Amino acid sequence: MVCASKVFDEITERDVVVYTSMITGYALVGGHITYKAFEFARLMQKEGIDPNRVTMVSLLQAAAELEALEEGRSIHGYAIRRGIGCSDEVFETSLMDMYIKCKVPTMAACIFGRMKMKTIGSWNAMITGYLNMGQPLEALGHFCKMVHENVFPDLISLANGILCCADLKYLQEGKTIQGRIIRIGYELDLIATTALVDMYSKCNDFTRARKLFDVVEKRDVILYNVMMAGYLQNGFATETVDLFIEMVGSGLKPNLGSILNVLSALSEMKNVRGGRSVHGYILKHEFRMNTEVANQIVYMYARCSYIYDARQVFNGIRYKDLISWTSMMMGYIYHANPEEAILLFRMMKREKLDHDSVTLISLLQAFLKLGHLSLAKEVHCHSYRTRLDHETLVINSLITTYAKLGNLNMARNLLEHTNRGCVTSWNTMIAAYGMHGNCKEVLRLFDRMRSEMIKPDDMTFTSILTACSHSGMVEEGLRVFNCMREDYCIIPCEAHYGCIIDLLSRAGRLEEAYELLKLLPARQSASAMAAMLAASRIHGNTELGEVIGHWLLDLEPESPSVYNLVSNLYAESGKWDEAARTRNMAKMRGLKKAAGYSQIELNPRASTM
DNA sequence: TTAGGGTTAG
Repeated sequence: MVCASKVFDEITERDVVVYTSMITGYALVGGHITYKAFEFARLMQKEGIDPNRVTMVSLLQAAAELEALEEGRSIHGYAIRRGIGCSDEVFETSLMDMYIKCKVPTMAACIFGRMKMKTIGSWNAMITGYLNMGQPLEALGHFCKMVHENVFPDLISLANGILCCADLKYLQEGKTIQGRIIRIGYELDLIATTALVDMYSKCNDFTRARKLFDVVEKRDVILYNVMMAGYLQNGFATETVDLFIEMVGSGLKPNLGSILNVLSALSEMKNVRGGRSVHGYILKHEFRMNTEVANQIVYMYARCSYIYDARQVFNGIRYKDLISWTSMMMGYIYHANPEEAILLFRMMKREKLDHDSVTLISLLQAFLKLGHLSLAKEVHCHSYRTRLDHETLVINSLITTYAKLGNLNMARNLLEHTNRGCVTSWNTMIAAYGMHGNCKEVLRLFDRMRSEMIKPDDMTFTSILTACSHSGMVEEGLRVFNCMREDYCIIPCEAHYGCIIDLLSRAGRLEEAYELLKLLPARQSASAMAAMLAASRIHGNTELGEVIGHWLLDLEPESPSVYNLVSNLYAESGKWDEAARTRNMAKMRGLKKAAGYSQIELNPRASTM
């Protein structure tokens, strides 16, 4: 645009085409600089040159880019007064797009409704408009209406349809649209492929997403970002980072999305070294450190237990948003400083920032850690006032908080009267009864679930099996374990096997537990091994205990509790030298078991809300 | 010289 400006300055007699070229240029550039398009329009007006429809379309595009509603409205008004753009589908589509980007969908819908010739472009503008406003159902509705009216779709509209399905997690419908692309014979371009990769990863068909990604020869940053997000959603943090490294290695410059993805993955992995490198990369490459990026860095440091660094970055954020405050609060809660989290909440309120359900849940966790039942009740009342009391996450968090603070009746009331249709709330209540050792109530609740036709998921079974093993209800536990596969087609995972191994070994059925243990992959059975080791000691089976102890020491050489368990086993059987040797090994490695503590509510501070 | 398509946190 610099060269274009120079040429423009050299022209002495400027006409509408010259001005329009400059305006179009700035409208296409995007970003903040787009405002220059309006400067040229004013200059043009001063010289007494009238804009034509091309000028108007470009100005509308600039207004859309800058989300400048007032400018957009005045262009609309001018067009009506001068009779420009009537029955012109390109102009009307630009007008619709401007209203959509300025978040006035009603005006856009009104213009769209009155359009005599609805072109494929105008349909697409409406569909993407709703998608960008976070209304995928409305967007899909328009897509279906378009198909119903026999408008022949182009690749853009089909890709839009796929994006609707991605946001709604409608796998079957997405596949149907993909089938239509194949039937028509469109060749997938980069953007349509990206939409498909996004749809498949959001619908948990990760293998298919990766296959599509692999066949693309010339990938761009967005395709990489979508694939990285797919890895993240499917729990593959290491692979996300590998893909980021591959992308940078291939010469592509990461953008905001890539940075957010890789930081999120490093937080999952608690990899502070990697996190610091990315932080350094951002500073070194003068990447714009906006609130979004800073929030993710705060979260990364907090997850990696580097709370001081997290606070430093947090303090440096100029425009802190809700996520900045919540991330920092969560950091303090993870790291045993709930008081500071509550203090931050108060500071946030002083800044007149409104909280949402996630902030409220964090606050509940802080009160839970401090054992403040009365303040937790206050949060509950507040959730009524702010209408957050119907959100599943809030309800489940309240159920857990009440249960952990000893008020099981309140917890049960919440389940019965607010969220009876939601499996996660049942799971929370089942886990709560399990926590209190009330296995009979756990099993009764499971029966109720069946009679109310609530389909249990894998978490339901983990909680039930844990409760059974802690209460010694072996037969019941085995019965539930067997019905998982038979009645609900849920294949038991490591967690379930771990529970059953724990259940059997606590009951002294060590041989059966050992047989099951051998079925598990070593890496994922550490907790089951620890349970068996403890049980071997209690039931006096030192021989088996020693075998498992050695496996466990190989598997988790940095865990102080493993050394404790093994040394206690030796001590119990009179092998004092071995016991001392094991303790020494832990000492040499500088491992020390953290002391446990309990807390009771004494004098909660004054109201926080 | 003119319109419509892909990723994004707690």
